[in-house]
Amino acid sequence: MVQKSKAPPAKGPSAKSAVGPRRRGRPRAYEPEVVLGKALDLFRKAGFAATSLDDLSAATGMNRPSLYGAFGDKRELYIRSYQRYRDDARASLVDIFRSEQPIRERLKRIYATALDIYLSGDSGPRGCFTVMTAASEAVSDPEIRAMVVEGFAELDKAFMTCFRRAREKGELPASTDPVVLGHLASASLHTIAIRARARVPRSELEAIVDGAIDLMCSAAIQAG
Amino acid sequence: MVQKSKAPPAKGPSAKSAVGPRRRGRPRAYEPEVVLGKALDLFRKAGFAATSLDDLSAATGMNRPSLYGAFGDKRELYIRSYQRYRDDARASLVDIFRSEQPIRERLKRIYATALDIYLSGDSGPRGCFTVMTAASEAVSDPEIRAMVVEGFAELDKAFMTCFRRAREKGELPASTDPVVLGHLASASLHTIAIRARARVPRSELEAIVDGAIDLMCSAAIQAG
DNA sequence: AGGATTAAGTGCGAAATGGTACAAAAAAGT
DNA sequence: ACTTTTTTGTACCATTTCGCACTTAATCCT
Repeated sequence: MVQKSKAPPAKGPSAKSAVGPRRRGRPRAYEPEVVLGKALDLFRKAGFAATSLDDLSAATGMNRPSLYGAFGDKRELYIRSYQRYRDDARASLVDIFRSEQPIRERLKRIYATALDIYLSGDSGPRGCFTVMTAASEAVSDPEIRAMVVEGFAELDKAFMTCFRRAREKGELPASTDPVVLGHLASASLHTIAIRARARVPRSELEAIVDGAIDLMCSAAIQAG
Repeated sequence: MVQKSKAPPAKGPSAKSAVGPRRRGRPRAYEPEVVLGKALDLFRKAGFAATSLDDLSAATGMNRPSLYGAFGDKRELYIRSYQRYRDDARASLVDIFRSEQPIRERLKRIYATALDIYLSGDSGPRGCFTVMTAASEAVSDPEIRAMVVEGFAELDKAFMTCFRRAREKGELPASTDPVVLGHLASASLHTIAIRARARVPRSELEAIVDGAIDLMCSAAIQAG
């Protein structure tokens, strides 16, 4: 008894996704990508356990059986949402990581983008999916754990590569350790993700980030 | 219908807490501190929403009404558990923070103690209460949020004081910024808490910590 | 037009959940 | 012994939750 009488099934999805050879049966009344986005919103807001299928059903407009048929059970939908989150995050960061800007500039942009992600949300900042909910589930769910660990490794490596290249280009002294700096850069991301969730104002998070960038980029400038 | 027929009410609690003038009614069959410890265990394992009153009742041996009468509703019990966690953590760290050892040594001990806390647990590492569950609740619960934010501030300040004193004692160069280092030290704590939850092995976490300590303590040693 | 195919929508049900009313039990005071 | 006080233990309730069976609707194919 969640939705009483929805609007008529929304006959024409404005844009068919990749206009395939026209599926055979009744057409979908929703766009899976949009639905996944809504689900992601909810899971980020309240985590796995506190998000009910009714919540998801209400937010997506799909009723539970449809949801179930399209994405499998709650856990599968959660995992799909997490994959979506990681894809989105990767997409918005990869260009910055690969850019040829000075290391300082790159870091600034990366953290600014991260803050955008963490602080967005209608009803309060949503933080980082990995940090806020996935890591909790990771301890008891091997599949989620694998994704989380892989995410850490990917981020560590991306930062590490940044620092290594910066060192090779002479932006950082030869004595700097890219691996250590990479971990520290990840740690800074984690700390602002957590603090963001507790509604620490953006200005304060930016101050933390600025300090960390200063330290990481000029830490061992003695040899510079 | 959670417990069928418990052992007889455990007539003699071995140690009365502070042996008051003997309360008037039926004596308690449990020790509040012990119960709170069990509750804390459960909340750390699964978070707020995924921990049911039945779980708590089963683990503590108290039935739901007693639990309710003694600690209030689920949220209150959660908050009490969190307070307990913070008290415990503070108790095991305060001496190290205040010790007169060299900064390196103090940091090593602090992180080792933190890892003990994060990695303990029968069924997998429990991580940090603040990071794993409290921060999630913080966004929607002002009281929890206040505790979380206060916890951050306390930790930042403790680290900051450490670094400031080390600088004054000449262990660190005058150019070091205790506030920035404090945030970074907190960030390192946060990152290992999260990673611990994903079952990253202790050796790996220790490597991250060692790198961070090296950087923090010798970062700007150019002036040393 | 009629069957095949795919998805949406309704409604049910078993279990779990948070919370409480009420009685039984165990102690102290009189 | 009897009352008072405090806690325990049983039973219950309303609601929520996940999941599924089954019907209805919309499209394609022949």
